[in-house]
Amino acid sequence: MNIAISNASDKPIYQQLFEQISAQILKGELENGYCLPPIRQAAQELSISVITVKKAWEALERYGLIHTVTGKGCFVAELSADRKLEIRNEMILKQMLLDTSYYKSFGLTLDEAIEMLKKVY
Amino acid sequence: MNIAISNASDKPIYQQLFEQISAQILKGELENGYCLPPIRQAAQELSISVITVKKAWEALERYGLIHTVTGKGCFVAELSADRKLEIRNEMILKQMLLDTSYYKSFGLTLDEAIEMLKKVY
DNA sequence: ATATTGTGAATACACGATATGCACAATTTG
DNA sequence: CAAATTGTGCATATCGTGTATTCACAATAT
Repeated sequence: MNIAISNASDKPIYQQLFEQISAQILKGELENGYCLPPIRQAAQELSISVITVKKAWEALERYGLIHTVTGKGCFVAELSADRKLEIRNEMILKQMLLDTSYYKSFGLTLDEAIEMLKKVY
Repeated sequence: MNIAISNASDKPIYQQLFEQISAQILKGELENGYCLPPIRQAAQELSISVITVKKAWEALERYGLIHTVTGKGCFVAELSADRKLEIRNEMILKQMLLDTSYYKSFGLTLDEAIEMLKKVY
């Protein structure tokens, strides 16, 4: 597990965990079928609670990124590259919808948004 | 005051207030020197607490959008159109920096981001 | 059988957001 | 000057979320 948890972040720990793991899965850094570490072990390694790990794993499962088997462990789902791309874009689009509503509230136009995007990217 | 507060929103009330008022000021919908309603009255109209209004007003003051005088009230600052545009862009860029870090964590390229932006805008 | 792993419930604590009430300071108004 | 208005500050309380700890249970592997 290559995870960086920050207590300084404004995002809750389980959210950070979810985002980082899901990105790793969708980028193919974690292979299909890969067995995630047991929640107790992950919790200990990251110095966080089991519940927090569980919450992140649940979110991963809701998106179909992993499947869990009691007594065995949690495994990265068998997903095609195309399907992974779909899920990635769904996630990003969903977030972008929220982000742009903020921009729009200031009367920012699409062209202005693109200009700014180029500047910060 | 034309404000819509939603308890369903994930954003805290004072944040919603701040965003809406600042957008109105920066878009020129509230003229320079305009006197905002007394915090007690605003609180009553919106059915929220005085503290919550205060918190939003404080944020507005930190950005130089209003100035407060004890005993008199809170007034929209005297800002040129150029300065307003500057502040608006500062605010949006600041947020966009956070937003794009999320996109980048999925390996999204600038071109892909622009394409998606066009789709959702 | 025993160990491992996930699940679930109970309890507790911290923090932020929010609400209420009261007292104080500065300004305006009569 | 006195009263009303307005912003400020503090104390207290409530509520929800995030987090941690612990224990018991279920399913699987050895």
